[in-house]
Amino acid sequence: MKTNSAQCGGLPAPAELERIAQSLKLLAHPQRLRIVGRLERGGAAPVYAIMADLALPQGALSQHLNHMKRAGLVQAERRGKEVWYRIADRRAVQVLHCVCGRGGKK
Amino acid sequence: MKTNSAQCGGLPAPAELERIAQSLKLLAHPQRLRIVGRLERGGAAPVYAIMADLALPQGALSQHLNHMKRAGLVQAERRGKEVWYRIADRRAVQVLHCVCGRGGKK
DNA sequence: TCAAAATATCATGATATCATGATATGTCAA
DNA sequence: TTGACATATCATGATATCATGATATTTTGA
Repeated sequence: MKTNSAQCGGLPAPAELERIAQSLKLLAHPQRLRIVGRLERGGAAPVYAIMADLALPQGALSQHLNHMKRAGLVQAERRGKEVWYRIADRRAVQVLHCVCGRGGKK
Repeated sequence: MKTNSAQCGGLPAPAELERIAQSLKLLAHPQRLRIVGRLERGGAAPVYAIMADLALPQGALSQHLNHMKRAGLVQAERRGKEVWYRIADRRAVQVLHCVCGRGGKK
């Protein structure tokens, strides 16, 4: 039995809650939401494709992806000169959906 | 027909996306997540009750609530000396659930 | 080995967020 | 009208995030 249920009222323990908030913070950014949308809809993609689709500056995009990778939201795989990114944590997509309309039960 | 579908790939228009990201940013904070959890589980409550349950300093709690109110996540109603808060946007709860475990379809 | 393509990292200044303690406001009862 | 209770607001310094432009790294083909 988790003894922290009383203190946290059914929510995860403080340390975990901190991690969750951190991931959520990464999603709380317009461009990063668009990146998640792009990766969901088009599947995995190399950076230059995302860059073209979303019209983001290369350095900025790379940093966004890096942050999301560190948090485990996306996953990277090198293929030759390219690096392909994909969604690694479904919760990213779920949050996007329930916050952008479809996905809410009302 | 929304002509921004092409540019935004099914996501809301930039201005709206900005607002959504802003709301998400408010949820991306451990104490505010706990506040949402408290209001969900216990229903509406006066500030002093939330303060006691979550052991948050009065000023800080008041500011958290104020920010969330401005964003439309919660709603306030004065009853005598007290001000009762309640969830105003179900998406807050949905995000909490899908990010904290229960609520995701896997 | 060199050049170019694709991506990553760094440095920096601007802005936003945070926690804290102090003070102000509003409401009710005496 | 005064006092106390409940809540809100303010001021401030510390820290985090952001966008930008410059530079570095990795990989492949010539």
